[in-house]
Amino acid sequence: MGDPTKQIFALVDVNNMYVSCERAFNPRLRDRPVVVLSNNDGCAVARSNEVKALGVPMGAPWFQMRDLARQHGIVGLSSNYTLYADMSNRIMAILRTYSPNVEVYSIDESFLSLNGLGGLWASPTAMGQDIRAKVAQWTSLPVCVGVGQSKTLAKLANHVAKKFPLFDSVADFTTMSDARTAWLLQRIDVGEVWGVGRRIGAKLRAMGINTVQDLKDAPPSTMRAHFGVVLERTCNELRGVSCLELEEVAPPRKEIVSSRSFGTMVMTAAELGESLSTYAARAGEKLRGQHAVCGAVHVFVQTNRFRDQDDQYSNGITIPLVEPSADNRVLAGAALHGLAMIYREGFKYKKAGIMLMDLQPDTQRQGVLFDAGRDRARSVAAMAALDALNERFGRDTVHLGSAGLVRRWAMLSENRTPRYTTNWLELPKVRAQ
DNA sequence: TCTGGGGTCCTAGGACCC
DNA sequence: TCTGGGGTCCTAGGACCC
Repeated sequence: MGDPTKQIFALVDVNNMYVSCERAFNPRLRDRPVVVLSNNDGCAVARSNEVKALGVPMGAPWFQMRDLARQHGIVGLSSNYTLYADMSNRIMAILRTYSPNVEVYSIDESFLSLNGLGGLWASPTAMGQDIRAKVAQWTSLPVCVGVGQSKTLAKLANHVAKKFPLFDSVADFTTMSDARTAWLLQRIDVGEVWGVGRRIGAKLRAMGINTVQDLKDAPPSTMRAHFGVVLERTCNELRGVSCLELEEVAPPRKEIVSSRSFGTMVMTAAELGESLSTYAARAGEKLRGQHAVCGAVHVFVQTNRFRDQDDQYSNGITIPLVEPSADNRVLAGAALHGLAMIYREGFKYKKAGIMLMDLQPDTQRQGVLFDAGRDRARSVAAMAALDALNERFGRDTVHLGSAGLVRRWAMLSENRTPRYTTNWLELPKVRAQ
């Protein structure tokens, strides 16, 4: 599978993930055009190929495609994220049997490192086809596989696998001739490249860079001058220079958001406050899940920006916490405090949310609080407990108590004097496990 | 009537310090 | 006449991703 000194990445991605999950459990949806809708059945968050072919863009509001839906029998489904997460976990488990190095990039995408796996398969394509067959057999979900010398190229290969039927859902740049690669890259719009969005795409086209091949041929230094280090890196990745590493362990979140659009307009601070308390609880759960506390809570409210006939208002405020916390009551309290400061009467609110910011690892005051003991055995045991904690955390654990207790304790435990404090705030902090 | 939710990184500019 | 310069931290905004 190629030179072992070179990097090889695969990107495995579920086709129309949410639609495919629904179809897996309801076969009658298989020959029908299907969209999965966002919260409140607002807009399309997933489209089947038939729906895409009808020109329905991602995020299209459901109410705007009502006519189209009637004409073509489009089925609109409310989303079921619990189901999708479960299916995602099943697929990721399968992928881990193919490579020890997997990065779960999103609910429907994973990068695999194929470094050193060359001996196991006739070719990356053979492996890709095997993945497809196994995932289909075990989950009945369709996936595409792209293989390349960088993550950006693997993403692009995945696009090729999807769009060019000739490839039968698996495309591999690492074994492709330069001529054939160039032929393909000249036929793919530059906007398909990972990291090239609407704005940068437009700017690139204005510079005469229209295809992926054009971007690959552009000098990285020029790209850096015009767009910054990110596009320079993208350009290098397209050239087969791997700049982005596999991130196997998901780094902890740096902020946690919880927000929703309301199904109907909300007018009162009381109603907004109720929603915000719910969001605070949900965000707090995630926060504690990563053993973190947050130092500030951001609250925001918005009216419906699509309603020109309504007065518009949008505001947000960040409330610092006196002490970092992950306590739902503290988070909700800060959110409500912020709400009181930004709430304006008379507006029809459409959306509200909170963002937990300044996330820090949860640290707990690590001390030992107990009676120093009336007998020798208990004092020796207590000292041993302190030693064990010091060993475990690699730092001083401090006894919380009075000078008198410590003296007595020292006497009973062979004159060893523990470090002690009478103020728990002076106890050293250790990171939650 | 009805228009998603949750993230990251980079950059520029201001404040502040020495 | 002539008015520094470098480093760091913070924030807001822009761009991207799924």
